[in-house]
Amino acid sequence: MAVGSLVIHNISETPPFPLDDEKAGRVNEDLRLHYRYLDLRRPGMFHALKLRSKAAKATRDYFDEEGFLEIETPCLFKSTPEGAREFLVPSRLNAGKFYALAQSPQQYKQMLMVAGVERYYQIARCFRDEDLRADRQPEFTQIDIEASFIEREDMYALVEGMLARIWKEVLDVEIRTPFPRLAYREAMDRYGVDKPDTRFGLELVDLSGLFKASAFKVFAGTVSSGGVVKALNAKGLADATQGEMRDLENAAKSLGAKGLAFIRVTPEGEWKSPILKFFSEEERAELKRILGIEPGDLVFFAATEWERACTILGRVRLDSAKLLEKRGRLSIPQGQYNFLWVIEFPLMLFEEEQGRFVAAHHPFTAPVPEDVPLLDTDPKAVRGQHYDCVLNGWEIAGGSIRIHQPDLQKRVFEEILQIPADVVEERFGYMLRAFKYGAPPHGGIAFGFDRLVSLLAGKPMIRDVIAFPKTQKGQDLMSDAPGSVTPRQLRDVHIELAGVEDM
RNA sequence: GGGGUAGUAGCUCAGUUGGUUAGAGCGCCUGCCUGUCACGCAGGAGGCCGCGGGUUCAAGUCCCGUCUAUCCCGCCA
Repeated sequence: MAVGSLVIHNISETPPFPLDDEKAGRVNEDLRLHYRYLDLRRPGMFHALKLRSKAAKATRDYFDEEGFLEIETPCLFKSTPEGAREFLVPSRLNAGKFYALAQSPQQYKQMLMVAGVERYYQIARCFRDEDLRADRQPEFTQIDIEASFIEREDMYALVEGMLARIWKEVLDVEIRTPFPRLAYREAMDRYGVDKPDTRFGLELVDLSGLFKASAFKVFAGTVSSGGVVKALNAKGLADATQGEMRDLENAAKSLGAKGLAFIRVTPEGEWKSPILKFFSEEERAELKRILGIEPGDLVFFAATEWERACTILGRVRLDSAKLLEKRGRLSIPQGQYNFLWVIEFPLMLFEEEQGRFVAAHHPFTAPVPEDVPLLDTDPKAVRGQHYDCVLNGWEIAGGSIRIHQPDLQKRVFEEILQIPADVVEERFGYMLRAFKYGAPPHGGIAFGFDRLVSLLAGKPMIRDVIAFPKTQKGQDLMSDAPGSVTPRQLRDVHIELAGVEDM
């Protein structure tokens, strides 16, 4: 090779941190976010952007071939009474009025169904003004899907096809369809969460029957007052350190446990436990049989209301798995993708604080037809036509068949959810009207695209698959957003700041 | 709103029971060498120890407050 001429287009200053993947991966993230344009030069970050682009293209190709239309819906929407806290946008042209940034295109896409679109999808930006987490951003992206004349089975097949297509094109991995299905009740019973990671066992076991009449009052009393006794055998974790046990107990307590009872089985097979003295010989034998207890095991108990007991042990199960992985006694292979559907969710949950029912998914979810009569008599027992798609312990999508009958929707708003009629009219009047014009039965689902890509990329944080993510306080460190505005701008939008310093 | 972790050189970190001029690796600068490629050699610059108080003869180190980032709980129909 011979150089004919050399042009220096620009001279670079020394970058503030190394740009090779190995070193930069350990650099403070706030520094990387300040210089995001440099961070994105790293091969690993560029790879993630490319992967994201490929996933989006595979999605579009798939839905295009399936006859779906990609339709954009407004980001500037109106505030809705239930659901996530919204970002408010003051209206200059309408003094004192506000838009809300759409939490999702939910209501628009249902209107598209009424409009006869029949097959809609969109890779949509959504906004929620809630506190952030490693897997949450204030603005995030959904693959949003809705179709008319569709039932749950159609939706499962459609979505499985989409995921198979994405996995094939992005990773060249064949995933097995159809996905297994798990009822919400069973997911909670066996795994203690509604988004189980089924790549490993350590399943929860119900011992309520065994301890119903036990001499151990704590367990027997819980069962007789309607609670449950559940246990989890963390196989091979008997050598958990004091610190690890304390962490597990604290995790359990944070979920409402009073403590975390356990039995530690020494390598010699001796059972050690503060509660062992309360168990009869028969109970010990049954425990050993049911839980398959062997030397080296560590068994945890939770005795309280069903849901809480499940949740507590569900958390202990995940934490135990991590500890076992650390010891090399449990291995979760990279590249294993356990997709599954969680179905048969309750339609309503009773919200103690508000003293009323709230929608488990959202108020547009249709009840299972045969459960409709229960709406009046026993709302808690009504199952919704709701489905979640779960991958390796992550809820990657959720959706439902919707209510399309105006009278039923009105009933759910006013009678079940106890939203005042005038509020219903103000917020949802247009929907109820729309449904009166021959709304087709319809349903849909929405995927968290950022999470999906992070799982494809094998990255633990969605910030790593978003070009310009925000910090936990919702700031963009590169551009320094949000920032202050001039008094003139505030006047334009009819806003006065109260009690805010440093303007 | 609550709890945990972290903050020392451009970056990653060390810094003992509080004790003299705060160190290392990488990077940077200068020179030398060079078919090099995690080059090598010699030399050098670079520090409000996050910020503000306090204790003390003496604080990077102890105490209080605060800021920032992050993880979690609440929250996320």
